[in-house]
Formats: sequence, structure tokens, C-alpha cells
Amino acid sequence: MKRTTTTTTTTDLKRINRNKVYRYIHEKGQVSKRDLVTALGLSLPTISQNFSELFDRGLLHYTGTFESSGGRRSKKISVISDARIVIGLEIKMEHINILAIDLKGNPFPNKRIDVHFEISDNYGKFLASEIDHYIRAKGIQKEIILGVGLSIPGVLSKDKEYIICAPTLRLKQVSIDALTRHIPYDVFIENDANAGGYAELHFRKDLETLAFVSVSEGVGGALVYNGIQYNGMNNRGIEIGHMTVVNGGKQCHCGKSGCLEAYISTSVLAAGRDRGVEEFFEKLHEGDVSCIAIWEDYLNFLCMGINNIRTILDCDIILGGALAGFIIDYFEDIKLRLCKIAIFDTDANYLHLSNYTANEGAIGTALHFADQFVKNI
Amino acid sequence: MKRTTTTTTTTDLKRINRNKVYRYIHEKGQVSKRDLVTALGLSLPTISQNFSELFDRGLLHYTGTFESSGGRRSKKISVISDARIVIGLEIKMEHINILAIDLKGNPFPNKRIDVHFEISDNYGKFLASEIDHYIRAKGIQKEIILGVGLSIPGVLSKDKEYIICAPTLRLKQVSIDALTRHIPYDVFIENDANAGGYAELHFRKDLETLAFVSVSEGVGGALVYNGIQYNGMNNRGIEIGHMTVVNGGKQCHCGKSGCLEAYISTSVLAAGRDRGVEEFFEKLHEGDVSCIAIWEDYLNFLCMGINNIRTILDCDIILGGALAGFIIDYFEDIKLRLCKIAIFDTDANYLHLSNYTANEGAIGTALHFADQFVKNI
DNA sequence: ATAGTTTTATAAAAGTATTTTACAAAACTA
DNA sequence: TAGTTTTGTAAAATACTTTTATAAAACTAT
Repeated sequence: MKRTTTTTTTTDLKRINRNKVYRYIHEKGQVSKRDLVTALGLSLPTISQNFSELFDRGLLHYTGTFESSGGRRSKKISVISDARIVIGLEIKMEHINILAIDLKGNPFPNKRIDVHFEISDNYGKFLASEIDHYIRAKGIQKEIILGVGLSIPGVLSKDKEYIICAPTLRLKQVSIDALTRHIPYDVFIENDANAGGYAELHFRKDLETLAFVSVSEGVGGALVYNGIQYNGMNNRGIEIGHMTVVNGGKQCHCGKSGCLEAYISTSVLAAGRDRGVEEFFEKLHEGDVSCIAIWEDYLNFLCMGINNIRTILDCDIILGGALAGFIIDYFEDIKLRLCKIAIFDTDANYLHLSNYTANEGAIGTALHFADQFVKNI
Repeated sequence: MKRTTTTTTTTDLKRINRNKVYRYIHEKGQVSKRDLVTALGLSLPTISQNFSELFDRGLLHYTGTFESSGGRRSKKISVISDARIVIGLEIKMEHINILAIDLKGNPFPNKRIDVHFEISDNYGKFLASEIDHYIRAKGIQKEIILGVGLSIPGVLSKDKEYIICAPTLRLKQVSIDALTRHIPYDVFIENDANAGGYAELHFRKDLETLAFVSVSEGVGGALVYNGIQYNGMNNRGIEIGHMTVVNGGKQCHCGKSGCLEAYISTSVLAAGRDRGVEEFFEKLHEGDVSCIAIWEDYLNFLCMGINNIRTILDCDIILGGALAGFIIDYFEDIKLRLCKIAIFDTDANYLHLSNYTANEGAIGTALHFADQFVKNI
């Protein structure tokens, strides 16, 4: 059968309404009971009762009073956003990134640790101990931790039990068990681009649907549609790095040829340079002729990729990854080029630069637990 | 605000449960009250009451008895699928196609009328009168008609009030008001590929997510994700015909260059032939050398397009449109080619040929009303 | 054929949740 | 300080669903 049907009884009704109450306060910040009545269409006694329950569970509290509108002042109600905490962990080839977020997605200061990636029991134990250190250092109570989100720069299997391929980590078909086994919390593991896309959506309250294009050494993507992550049928949604852009073109790390990644990986720019991408952009800025030629070629394919995503998905696009940190000066030029090759669009204001290049992966996976908790209160 | 919140009260609870009852019967065909109890987890009195209400509204009826399982025989309950009817109308350049469907999507025999398309009051009146003739001819009561679905081979504006562009109809930026004004029913208008994709999903009960690729003179696409149409932000989701496949390539009708449509439109095959695509495939079958060369080239781009969709959307793909009717003999070859260029897939069983090339557009838009009705019972 | 068993169907009572109504409390206004 | 406005709570009324009890229909076995 396609859809699962579950019982709906008066108790479910209560849960649904209690959840609505919490989520409304969660989204609005500070509200009065009266606000809830008008916004949710529930009666005051119902609002009051639900509030009391959530208050007793330590999820809501009073935070002062509103200005009077002619009579008795109404009390301000807010969520206790650090009533629960989630840990996010971003795995890269040469370092990891740990942080914690509260129920609203507010991140605690992150901790970056330089460590070479490997699939091994030792590495798994190292992750677990670093998580423990972080939790102690920040004084977080273990009981309120909902889980640990793990972001990995690779394609995961459908059951999320092994990594299908991760070119930047130089591995294929490995079980992730060693990585998660020693972590004494619920673990949610996800592709870094997906996590990044989800984090972007969370911080852009104006969008419900967006595509996230991550351009670093690897090129990945994510789609969030109506607030829901698009995973495809095998957890490898929006693998835009490996769409073919030239029939029988350049060799790609994935083994095939003509992939977008082969043309717009940052390694194309960094090639033969001591300080990689950074050096490239310095020279480009100085007007280095060979760099300008490379950049011209690079932009052609970058814009082709972005324009194709726009044509297919018809939504706002956030450009993230390592590249995003260097191209502010070239952003208007990119938009101009996009307009020229666009079919339906007359401007390219659908394109945005990511603002949260820092810990997007860690925040994105961690949000999984936070959102789940809020959804099921 | 992002999400709209509505009251949930005991009355809503009843509506929700009544809907569950109806939809379960709708999906299963014939069930007993006992079946409903176990499947929905509601008590027998509740099931009975909901059944009575739906029975009184003329939406359910008894259709015999089941075999006894040791005691009193239980009665078979089914939906009255023709309790409501929807009209579907497919607009093409040189003809229209009218049909009716019942609540289950079962189509009545269609009526094809040769008529040259134009945006005019006369044409609009003609559509309305043909709908009226069809309804009379089939003896459908007007009171039970939920609405009329209109399928159009073009890109619609966000508000669905005008056609942005429709190359095959040779028009741009026209209001659709003249087309719908004279139809005395609710009208739902949609792009033909979207409609086709939705119809495909309806008849493939095994899939919840699929991409539909329609290859005719125009090349369009649709994505249905978890049973919901993906429209993008401007009603032009999955416009795959105009994704760039060759940087600065062939001129396309849309005005840009290098679009997929320029390489895999059936007009590429039909070019300079009296009997168009049909003649091409006859000659190809006979082993005509020039046809083989064209076909080879054509297949390269067709497979590149399909593979890109697969890479990006990671879901099953249905190949439809005029092309689908000719390529059964070449289907295994296409799959083989897809395997060769695939990155993650080891087979190409995700690709299917459309079975319902006939009236997909008309059925797809009509389903909009049927599904809506069932959803809100 | 008829009594006993199983299954289905309905009726009455009980339980849960929400709303309406009534009333009390707090803060503003004059 | 009294009157008004707004907020907050308690009790009664209402709307569903479930549980329990009881009746009816069909099968099984003697």
C-alpha cells in the first residue's frame, strides 16, 4: 500500500493541538495566550491547558508582560530553546568540526580539530571522545541531548549503512558502522550537501523551496521542497556534480567522462598552485592572463550548471561550498551571464550566495533531530 | 508566515476519520466493516456511523457479501465511483481530445475533434459546446460534474492566467481567459507534461515518485514526488527540454542555443520526410544508412538527457510522448547505453515506456478534480 | 431440524477533548 | 477609588470515539 493510515482519536487531537501551540510559539518567539487564540482558532481554556502541560514539561516559560492595550497586561510566553540540545559533527578529509545547536537551531561556538579521516575503530573512538569533550566543555547535560548528526562528503546507500562513494575521502563501498558505533547517542548521518541545503533553508525564513549547489573540490547539491528534504529513491538526490555537460568530455574522478564536477571542481582552479584556490583568485584579481582564460572557461560551465538546475527545478538557488567564499566580486558578472543563457528568466535574482559557509554541514544534520523533536512534541 | 495553521476540533476529527474510511475503500475496492476496523484502528460503531453518512450521501454502496469465515457473512462495501465525474480536455495544434473520468480515474471513451488551435472567443465557445455535446452524448448528469481539466502544450504563468510560451502552438504571452470563459464549470488548467506525469503516477500504483519525460515535437517533463506534483516556484517545473546540453550549440525554437529539445525533438527525426517520424522509423528498420547515423546521434543526446534526469532526481523515469510509440524495438539498446554512462546505476530498470500515450493529458488534468474531491470528502 | 458457536451489527454507557458560559482577577482610566 | 477593559480560570455543555452489552445472522455439528 502507498500511504500508511493511523488511528485518529481524541487523544491524537490533543497531541495535534498541543503541537500547534508549541510550534506557533517556537516560530513567533514571544506571544500571549490571546495571540494563540486568534492565530490557532482554539479557545482560551484549551490554549491554557496546553500551555500548562508544556510549561510543566519544561518546554515553555513566561518572559515578562506585553504593553497593556487598555486593560490587564498579557504575559509573554516563549519556548525554552535550550531545553534540548543536538550535536552536529562535520567530517572532512583533514579535520572535523563539532558544534551544538538548540531547538531553534542557534549554534554554540564550534570546535575544529585537525585529524586525518579514516574508517577505523580508532577514528570512531576519537569522534566519540571529542563529542564527549565538547559536551563537557560547554556544560551541556547529557540527558537533554537528542542525538548526534553526522555530515559526510559522500553519497550514502539507501539504508544509510555504508558510503557508496566519496571521491574527496578517496573511498568506495565502506560500512559506516565504525564511525557511529562508539557514539552513545542516536546518530543521524547525511550527505554534506543535503545537510548544507537544509541548514540554508532553516536560516532563510522567506523560502520554502530551494536548491543548494555546493562547489568545493567535490560538487554536490540538495533540494528542499516545501520544507522537506528531497532525497530521491536512493538517498542520492540532486547529484549535480555528475550530470553530463559534455558528451564524451573530460575524465572525472568518478570514472565517467564529461561530468560537471570535472569542469567546475575548485581543483580546476587550484591546479598547480601552492596555495590552491586562494592563490588563483589573488592572481585573477591581479589580472593574470592565464587565470583569466581559465576563469572564463570555468564560468561558462558553472553558469551552464546553475542554469540547468534553474531550468529543471524552477526554484531559488543557493551557491555554497568553498567557491562561495571567493566570488563576491564576480557575483554580478555571474548573474549577467546567467541572464544571457536563461530561457524564462529576465533576471538572475533567484541566485544567492551562501552566508553560512562555516558549519553548514554540522548544523544541517543536527537540525534533523531538533526539527523532529519540535514536530512530535 | 510559512505554514497556515487551522483549527482542529472534534468535528475536524470526524471529517478526518470519515475521509480515511472513504479513501481506504476507494483504494481497496471491496472491503467489509471488519476490514476497516483492523486497517484503520477505529472501532466498529465509528466505522458504521461513517459508512452510514457516506452511504446517505450516495458515495458508498453494498455490493454483495464475502464468503463466510465461520459465522455470519460480512457485507461487501465499495465506493460508487461514478458518483462524480470530471471532464478532461487536451488541446493540441490541430485537434482536441475530450473525455470523462470517474472518481477512480476510469476514463470514458474519448472523442477526438480535428480543429485548428487559436486563442479566440470563437474557439473558446467551440470548446464549451463540444464539452456540452460530449456530456449529453454520454448521458452524464451535469450536477455530478466536478469540473473540467484543460491540458495545454505550453508553459503557464505562475497564476495560470496566461501562457508564457508554447512553441508547438506558436504563441507567447497570451491570456487563457478566452479559452475558459465559456465553460460553465470549474476549470483547472495545466501543462501537458505535468498532466501526463500525474496520469502515469495514477496508473502505476507501485510508484510514489517518478519523473515523466515527454518527447514529441516539444520536449517536456514532470516530477511527482510522494504523490504530489512538483511545480517549482513558477509553474514551470522540470522544463528539461530547455536544459543546455551543448555550450553554444544548435539553435532552439525557444531562441536560445544548445537546448536538449534542439537535439531530441522528434522533428530532428522527421526532418524532410513526408510522413514524419513514422517514415523515419520505417527507414531505420530497413537499415537506411543516413537514418542510422541520425539515430546514433539522436540516441547520444536522448541518453544524456535521461541520464542527467536520473542523476539529478534519482527516481524512476517514464518515457512518454510521440517518441514512446516507436521505440519498443530499441528500448533495450537505450537501456544498455544508459548503463554505460551511468555513475551509480548498474542497470537501467528505472526507465519505463509510457503505456498510456493516448489521452494522458486529458486524464491527468481531470484527475486534479477527482483527487481533490476524494481528499476532501 | 435444532442447539451451540462464530461473526457481524447495533444500542447504551463511559471516556476524552473542546467550547460555551459564567465569574474572578489584574491593570488601566477618569 | 469606582468603573471599564482585558486577561485568566472554573463549571457546564457539546461533540466524538470507545467500551461494554446485546441482538441478529450464518455456519457447524449432532
